[in-house]
Amino acid sequence: MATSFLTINKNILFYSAAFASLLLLLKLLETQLLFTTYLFELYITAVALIFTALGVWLALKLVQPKTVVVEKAVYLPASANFVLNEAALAALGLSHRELEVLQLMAAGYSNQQIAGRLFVSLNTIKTHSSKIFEKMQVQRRTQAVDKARRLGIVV
Amino acid sequence: MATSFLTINKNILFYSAAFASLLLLLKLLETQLLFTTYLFELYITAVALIFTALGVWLALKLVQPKTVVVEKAVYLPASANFVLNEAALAALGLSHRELEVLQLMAAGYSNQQIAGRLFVSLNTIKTHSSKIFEKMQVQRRTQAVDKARRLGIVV
DNA sequence: TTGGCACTCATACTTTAGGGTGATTTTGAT
DNA sequence: ATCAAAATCACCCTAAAGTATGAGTGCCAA
Repeated sequence: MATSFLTINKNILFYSAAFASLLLLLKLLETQLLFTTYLFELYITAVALIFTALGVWLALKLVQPKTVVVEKAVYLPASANFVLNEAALAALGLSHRELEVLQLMAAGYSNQQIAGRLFVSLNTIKTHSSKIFEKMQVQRRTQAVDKARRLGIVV
Repeated sequence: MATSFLTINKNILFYSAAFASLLLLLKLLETQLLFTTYLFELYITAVALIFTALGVWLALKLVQPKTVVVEKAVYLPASANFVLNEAALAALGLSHRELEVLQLMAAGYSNQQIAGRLFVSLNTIKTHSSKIFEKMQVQRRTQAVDKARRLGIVV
């Protein structure tokens, strides 16, 4: 709050200063006959430059900053009983369906069997598994299962 | 390559058109005595608007939206408090080499990678895995890994 | 010394998994 | 109402996994 207000004020001050400098420049130029013939062109150029800068400033200021997800360390409870690690699951961005497929993978089912269990086609399971591997940054289902177990998102 | 060049060309064309329109507007205004007194102000306003737009366009176009999302979950190391179930292992009748292969399978390695690690050929690993599946009475490596985990003969 | 077992490797073949692309439908949130 | 993500499915192709069979070597115990 306070910082943004200060920032805006600083910008206003900057722009005022720039404008004053421009006016001063114009006055100076008016006194010089040599430059009088090019006064109009100079003026336009200055205006163009200044408002280009204004546009840049506007765009950079108004475009909302991108959200940066902070790194987080998630540790499993050292106990034997399983609790789903919601944080890790959320971090991976797996959808509900993808989690289902992953769990069946971990149980040792083939894609064909998973398709049968979930009443969808083999191709659908292939699509799901591809997205799972992509999101988990692995190449094979065994890697995915191993990682999922260590993350605590699968039994 | 080709697309960016085309895009730039399109932008150049757009700006040329805008500029031509502006000149035309000026000519029109010059013919109107009524507007002549405000011609300079109008001109400046137009230039300001156009170059503000240019600034916005520049900023949005040139500033690449690099959103670096650092998402990292720390998971359990492979062996936390694991105790090998000797009895289950003996009951399965797995040989030492077969257990090695099974453990690497559980870690998510491909047959080719396992072969490289154990300095043997891919075919040898295939033979081993076939015998493993036979002894464990499973069909797939994922099933073998799952069963091995539940039996406590693998991390 | 010999038969069984573990380990190795090969060839040939079938099945499953995975990558890439594109499309449609459902659903959820604004 | 509309836009984005999720979920569904298809086709094509390559890679990996798995099956079957046979075979050579070395080791150990009967």
